[in-house]
Amino acid sequence: MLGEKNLLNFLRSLTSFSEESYALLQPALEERELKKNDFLLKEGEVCSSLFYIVDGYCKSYYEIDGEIKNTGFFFENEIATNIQSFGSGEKSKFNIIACETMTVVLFAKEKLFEIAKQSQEVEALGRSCIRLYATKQEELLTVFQLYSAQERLEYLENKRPEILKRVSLSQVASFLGVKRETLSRIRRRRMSR
Amino acid sequence: MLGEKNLLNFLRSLTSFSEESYALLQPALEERELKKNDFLLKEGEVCSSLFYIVDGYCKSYYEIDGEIKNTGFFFENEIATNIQSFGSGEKSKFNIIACETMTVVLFAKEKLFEIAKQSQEVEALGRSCIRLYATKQEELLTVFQLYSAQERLEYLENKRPEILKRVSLSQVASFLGVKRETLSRIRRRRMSR
DNA sequence: ATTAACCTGTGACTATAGTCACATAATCTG
DNA sequence: CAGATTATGTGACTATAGTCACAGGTTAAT
Repeated sequence: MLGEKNLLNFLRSLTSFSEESYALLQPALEERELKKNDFLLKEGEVCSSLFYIVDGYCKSYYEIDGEIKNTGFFFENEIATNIQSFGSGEKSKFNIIACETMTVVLFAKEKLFEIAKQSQEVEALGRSCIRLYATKQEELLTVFQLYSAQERLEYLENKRPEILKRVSLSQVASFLGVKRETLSRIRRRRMSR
Repeated sequence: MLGEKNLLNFLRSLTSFSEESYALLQPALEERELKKNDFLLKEGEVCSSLFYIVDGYCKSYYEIDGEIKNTGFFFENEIATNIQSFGSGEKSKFNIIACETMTVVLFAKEKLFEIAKQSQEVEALGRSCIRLYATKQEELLTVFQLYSAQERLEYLENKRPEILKRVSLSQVASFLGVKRETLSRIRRRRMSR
């Protein structure tokens, strides 16, 4: 499989994970190619997969009164999903869409749960995924609760430089919760200092 | 124990939970009284407990350049903790402090983990707690990513009315990320419509 | 009951961000 | 490569939020 080596390394970065567990996991996995603007998840659907990203990137967003508000970007070697919908079986409130051609490895929920019942390691992996996701979301929440637009940009520069390298200014502005004109002016102010 | 009935009901609202599991859980539990301004958790400490709130309420906050920024309020029949620190063993970046006299039931991490190894139900409870917490944090994140100050106030009115009933305007303002003067003016604007 | 501490509302001014309009630059597509 | 589309930068103006100052109200403690 294309992303095999990376995927095993990624899983091992979360929790101890043996070759045997990896073999056990195979039936839950499926490699998939996506074109730009293909949906990984649509609002109103139930999220029944985790997507491990082998290549390309995607974003999560809400559409409110016709306006698109980005809420996250997901790159190579990360998991994209909606944990709330995945965990609870409720409908997703947001979309996830490919921003480029992508290669992903899909973890099918039902099969994953079956395997977790048989394997302590796969079960622990699930918990680690949730905890990792919750930690990231919590960090992002404090960024929005505590920081101004300019400080939020600085957070991206320091902690998520990948976003600024690969995502257009207007898309980043939507993510940071400011208008693109404002973000452009913040950058200008910072240049002149 | 004072909060016994409520606690069992609370646990059962998360996951199926038998009397036997509850008995098994007892050694991890400790009831504790707190006075106003007692700390449940201090910045720099590792969070080694979950606090189930029997009576009273508390808040989580950061102190940045001498200014206090509230990030959450926790009331009766809820769990207060820092999942990130509790899960990872890292130092907490924020404080949790009693806003009134409180009665809490403390879940000791080490003992809880021991018991979880022996009991499927206790283990499932742990996962439910994390998922519930992650879901709440994610919802709050979207409120801050998507909504204006006025819309954030409306979110509190609709989804978290308890906060507005029991917490002072200036404390709520700090939580919503606006100055108390601004929140006062938003309220006035809304009154006159 | 009286002082002190805290909370709330409001005016006047400043600072920051949004809106609208337009010019130019970069990228995509046939 | 040419036209179309998308992205960015900027000016002028408006709207929203922050700052500072102060007054009156509420609450708590001795």
